[in-house]
Amino acid sequence: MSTNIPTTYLQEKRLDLSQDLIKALSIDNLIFGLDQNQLKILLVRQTDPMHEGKWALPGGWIRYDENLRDAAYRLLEDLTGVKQLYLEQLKTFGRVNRFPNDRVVTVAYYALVSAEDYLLVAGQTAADVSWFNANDLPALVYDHADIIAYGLKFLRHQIRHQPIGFNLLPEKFTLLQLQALYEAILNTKLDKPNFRRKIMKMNLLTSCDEKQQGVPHRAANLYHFDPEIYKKLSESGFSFEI
Amino acid sequence: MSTNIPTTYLQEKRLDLSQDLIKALSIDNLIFGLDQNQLKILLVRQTDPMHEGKWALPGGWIRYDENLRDAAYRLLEDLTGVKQLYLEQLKTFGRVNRFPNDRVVTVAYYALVSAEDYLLVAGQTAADVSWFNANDLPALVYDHADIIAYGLKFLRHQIRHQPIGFNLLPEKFTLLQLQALYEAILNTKLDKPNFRRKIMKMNLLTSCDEKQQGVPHRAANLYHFDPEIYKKLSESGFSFEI
DNA sequence: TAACTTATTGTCCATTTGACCACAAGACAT
DNA sequence: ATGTCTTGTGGTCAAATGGACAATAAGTTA
Repeated sequence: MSTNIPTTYLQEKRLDLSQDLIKALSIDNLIFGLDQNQLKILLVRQTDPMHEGKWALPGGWIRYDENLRDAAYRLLEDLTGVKQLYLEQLKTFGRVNRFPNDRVVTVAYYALVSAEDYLLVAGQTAADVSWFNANDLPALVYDHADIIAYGLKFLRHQIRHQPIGFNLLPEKFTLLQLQALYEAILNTKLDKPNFRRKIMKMNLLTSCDEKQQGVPHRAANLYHFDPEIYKKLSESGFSFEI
Repeated sequence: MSTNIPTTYLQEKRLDLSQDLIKALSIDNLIFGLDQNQLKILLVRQTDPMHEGKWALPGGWIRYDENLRDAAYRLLEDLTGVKQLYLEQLKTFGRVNRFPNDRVVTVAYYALVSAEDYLLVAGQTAADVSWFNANDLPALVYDHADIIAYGLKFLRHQIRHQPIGFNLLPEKFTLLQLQALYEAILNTKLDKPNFRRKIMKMNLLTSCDEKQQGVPHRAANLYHFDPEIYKKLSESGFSFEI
């Protein structure tokens, strides 16, 4: 077995090197965001001269005493400053030659974050980090383009079958924001009154009894998604569908 | 890093030890079968005295030059004789202490196989291998009970949203067989004429222009699932739902 | 031939969906 | 104030769908 693993894989320098790392196994985070109804992906720039100018999903090595999701949270925060989000496992990518000079399998995690979190990113960044439009991505290292392609396909499916779209919006949102989100991700046009009815009939949203602020037209009511209600409903056989 | 990995993890002895193995990473296969409308899971008996009497999902170590799915196929066939099925990745399990004495992350694959394949298993088995009723499982090693629990939850969801149930049936099947499958897995009772209509309207099945044989009543027409049709339909926005 | 089992078709009605209309509520310009 | 613009919100209506259930068809067995 060759052991010349590139020592600059992402921000490895930032890790505590006194700890053992599983060099056969890495984490990569695919973070989706929504900005102006455009689906974005969070990337960090590679510092490795071998990959000059290329970008990568924020990821790195897992520690021996660290659960996978914990590693994902740690790496994401270290690299981008993004925290307090819910990471879910996407898929594990292990094609034999996906990584140069050595066999590395990576576990990809994904999350959807709201526009409000954008601010956090710019502030605490440690590497060169940026949001990219999901259908206008820069050159990427390794098989990260494959991971993103898979993640996009997965997202478009999931968003129709699970109430995860809410995570891309602020805590309180209007029905039109929600509709625009679906239109953006599914690349369709939906009827406003019908969409409204469909969502409301699910009883997943509770009214904040508050209006939108600062809009140059009639202010819409704000709602928020209640995961507890969804939990109860899905236990009794309810199935989310858009 | 400790290196005293148990040398008897499943059928390691059967592997070609001249090849490097990634000892931090393993594969486990969760194979679902259907027998008399009962959902079954394929398990192998542990030979390791440490786990005497316990059963395990058929799995083992990945080779350095082997893609994940290829490893899954190889291990499954070596341990159980089962081959020619479609393995799909389920999830990766990596809890820190899931494996004794060392950190081992496992990539779980799953497949659904038809009753007809049962015969293959008994014949070519190399270890003690058997089908177990999904809700009456023996003691299992490591976190395999967790993997199965996750897989069952996943299966019950998937079967409603993807046309994968067909894989649990023989190539040619009747509509009542399909209905019984859904009733067994989802634990519900469905209306025969309505179920029939719903399935047929999807246009996923093509008639074999053949009748059931040897039944003590009117023979039903046989159908088979056409993955090509499904592929076309889903490209044009069709979404499978039961 | 009758009795029985499952297959298959048909019918009715409540609910849902999709297309579209109309009005309400506020912001803004005049 | 008045009108106009934009988005929010509530309706209508026909078509499609889904669930309950009756009825008939096609075989097997006694």
